[in-house]
Amino acid sequence: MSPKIFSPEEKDAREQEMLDCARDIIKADGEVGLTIDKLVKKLPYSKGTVYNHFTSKEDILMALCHRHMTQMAELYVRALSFEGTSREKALAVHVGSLLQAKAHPDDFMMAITVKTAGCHDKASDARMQAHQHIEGKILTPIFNLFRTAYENNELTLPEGMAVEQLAFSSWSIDFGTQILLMGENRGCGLRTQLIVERELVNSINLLHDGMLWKPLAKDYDWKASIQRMKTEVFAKEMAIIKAAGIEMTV
Amino acid sequence: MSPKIFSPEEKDAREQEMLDCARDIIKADGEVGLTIDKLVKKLPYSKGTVYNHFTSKEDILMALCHRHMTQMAELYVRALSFEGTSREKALAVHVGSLLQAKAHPDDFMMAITVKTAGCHDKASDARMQAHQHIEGKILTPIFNLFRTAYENNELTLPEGMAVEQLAFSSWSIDFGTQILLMGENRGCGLRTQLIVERELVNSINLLHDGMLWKPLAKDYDWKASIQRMKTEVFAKEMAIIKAAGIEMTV
DNA sequence: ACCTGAACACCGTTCAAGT
DNA sequence: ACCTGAACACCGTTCAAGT
Repeated sequence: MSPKIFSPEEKDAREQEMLDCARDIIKADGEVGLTIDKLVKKLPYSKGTVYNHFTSKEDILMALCHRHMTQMAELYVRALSFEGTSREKALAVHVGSLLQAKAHPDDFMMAITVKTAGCHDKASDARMQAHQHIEGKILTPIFNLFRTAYENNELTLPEGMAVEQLAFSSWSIDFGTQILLMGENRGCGLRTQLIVERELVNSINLLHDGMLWKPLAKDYDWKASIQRMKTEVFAKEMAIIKAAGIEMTV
Repeated sequence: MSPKIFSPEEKDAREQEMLDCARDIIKADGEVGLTIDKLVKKLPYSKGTVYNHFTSKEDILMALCHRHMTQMAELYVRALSFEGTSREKALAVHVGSLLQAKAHPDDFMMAITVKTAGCHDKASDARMQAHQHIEGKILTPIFNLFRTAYENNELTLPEGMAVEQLAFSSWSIDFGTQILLMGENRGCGLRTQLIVERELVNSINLLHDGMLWKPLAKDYDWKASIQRMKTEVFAKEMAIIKAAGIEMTV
């Protein structure tokens, strides 16, 4: 028999097929439930073929995270297209970030895993390069928002700080709030009274007030803005959340 | 032979011995390097005896995390004893948090692992209860600081927010900053110009300014305060950091 | 050139056998 | 009553054998 030769398109299609399967397993059995044996059993390929596409299990997780980040980049562009002040656009980014995490909790957990564990070491170099590229794609439009707001005198830059650092502050409080309140915080004592949607918005409002980003939180109806965001730019995410029956308080 | 019976003190001493050993392995080989086989080989006990003290590997990690949290509680009390305004005390808490993480990076990583993975499910119930207890011990004095500052009109509470929520905002940005910038951020593109010490202080200053916590960042010399904290309340941590040759920029 | 799956090394957990 | 370690189940990775 003449050996079959695959085109790059065929290879990529198969890779996507494998990733789809991995995603399904994680959705069903959680991240720890993802096993190469299980993956291969569900796939019309052998272990060797899977390892021909990915250098390790972590490489698979990285590739899945890569997809997730691409989705986030698209979501943030949508958030920034929200009709409103620069501060409202910034708020929209965080509301979008939260809705995405609510709609796809597994993806959010995966983003943490990839940051935490020794995934960086075990993933292929090509995969890591792709990550840097997509991270830039995510951050650049956000940096631009902060820069424009600064140039228009809508926010104040503390001495010694750059706009990138302001944007990073927002990113930190967003990520920190979601990690601390997402997932299994069932009855963890003092945290029961905290609701992720409310705390995230509160924290972002405080932080942006600290930047003197006009209008200050007390000077505009940000609750109304959020409602408008949900229908005007995040209808897709809201539909998924509603369909999944996830509670929402904001 | 008459079977040996151990007193609770002996049992606890042995448990601490096991935890010390686990801590050493993690310090040497990282968190993934911790193996029951390795642990038992280094210990004068068998696998069965280890499993008599801990329900699972995750239970061991939880117990280690428990120790770490106890240390944090003690450190925060020290931070709050810093001579200064309420805002300076709050800043001291975060400076302490950072110095602790710098001095004991493994402990910090472990705190994340425990929050991320399915540790909650596999740890024993007793262990989980102990966690709630120690978490309360950590947070209560911090809540009190915020409450006192509020009662003294040193900070402004946005309408609809409680002091606990303000404290939680600070916790979130602290945790988020450290996760995003600690560990393997080697050359990750846009993050290279970000330094964890600087960003954490900048972010906390912005957030506390948003609370209108007097004195505002621009109205006092917080850099001098930080220097004073290092010598007056965090000498121990600074010594460890210096001894380990870890770079510090603040 | 590419795929296959048996084989390997390793790891967490258990439990029948000991004392 | 408590300890022991062989045995088990499982999992990521490799690679000689195939086509």
